[in-house]
Amino acid sequence: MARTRIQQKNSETILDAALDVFSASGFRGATLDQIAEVAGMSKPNLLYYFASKEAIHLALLNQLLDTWLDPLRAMDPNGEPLAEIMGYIRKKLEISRDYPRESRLFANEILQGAPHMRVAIESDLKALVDKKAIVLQAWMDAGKITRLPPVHLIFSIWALTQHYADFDVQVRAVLGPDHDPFTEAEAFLEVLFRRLLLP
Amino acid sequence: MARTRIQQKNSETILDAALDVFSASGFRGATLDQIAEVAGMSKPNLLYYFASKEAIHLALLNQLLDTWLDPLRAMDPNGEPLAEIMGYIRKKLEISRDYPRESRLFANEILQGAPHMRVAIESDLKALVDKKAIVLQAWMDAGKITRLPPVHLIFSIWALTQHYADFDVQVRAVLGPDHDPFTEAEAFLEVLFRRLLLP
DNA sequence: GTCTATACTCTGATAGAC
DNA sequence: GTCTATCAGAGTATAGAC
Repeated sequence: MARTRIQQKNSETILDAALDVFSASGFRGATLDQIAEVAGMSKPNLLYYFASKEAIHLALLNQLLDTWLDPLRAMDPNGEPLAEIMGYIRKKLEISRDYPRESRLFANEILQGAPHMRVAIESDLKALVDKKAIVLQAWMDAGKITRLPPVHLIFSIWALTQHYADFDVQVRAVLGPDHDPFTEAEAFLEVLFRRLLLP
Repeated sequence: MARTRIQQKNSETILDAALDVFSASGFRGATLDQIAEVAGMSKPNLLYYFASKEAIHLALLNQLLDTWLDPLRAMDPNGEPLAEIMGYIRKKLEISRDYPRESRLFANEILQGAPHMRVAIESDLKALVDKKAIVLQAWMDAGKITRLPPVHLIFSIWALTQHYADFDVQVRAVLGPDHDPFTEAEAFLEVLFRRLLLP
């Protein structure tokens, strides 16, 4: 799929429009009409590039997982423990800020029981977390950071960073108009995790 | 609506079934057929009790907000600061454990931009958070707990507790079969917030 | 109050001209 | 490759018998 320049470009236009609509309305809530309108194409033309609505959705989910795992992969076992973890948190929060649509697409998928990503989560994601949990455990054993259940520590990073993307509407409503959620979140999470992790 | 015993009971049966389906599939993903099947009623009979699919959804959302705000309301300005906050966290986690469907219904609504609850969030929820933020600020000024942005502290409690309900599938997949997420979460969050808040 | 039958709309997907 | 027209199925809601 997607050979020529034009095809490449059109595929990307469709996927970007689909990301808009799927992330805002979920799979069932999204319609091909909406996606076509956002993409500036006709509905049959969408289906010339992708076999079905589900095929568009799957294409988005597939390219999503790697984006999702990359920052955790980058956490270096040989780096300075606190700096590595704080770097991971900062990168994860940047993703929430710069790619909120991807975050919501992922949240929608998990909320509904991960019908399409279950396998990937049980294999790739679990394997990566297990591997990094061992790194965290080693840092704890060496007295570099506070002793905590490593996997739950990772969960807490996910929960706190993704919250600012997935619950953006609520965050902004509660903070009021004169606040920048992500700037404040960065400072807050810096303090929170530094205080939590420093022995 | 819902006068007699039978009517009362049927309304509740419908709402409980609808909560099952809406929380698992979102508003558009849910169908009256599914709700009717779970409720053990015919589709037209559903519509005898509620004017429309949206009316069922709205009824659920309306009774949801109070359940959602109650634990935060219960945080007592005159109580012992750390005990009050830890009590709030424990109660919020219990709700995630005992009412995961409600948590996911709420998450779905916010994810989609809170089309039905926006007003309530901007008024009731914001007012309550503002009020409790003042209480937290006073505790900080008195040196009882660590000085932190109070509203973000509340966000962090929401994020960490709701994560275990909303991302339950992912949590269980990563932890593996021999773990009880909520028991572990309770211990983890106890340590996390005690460490964070104790001066 | 509850059911069967059905009207009507929306939406995913296809046919076929250009 | 892209469009107009259209089909087929799903799904909300209503009519009307009982």
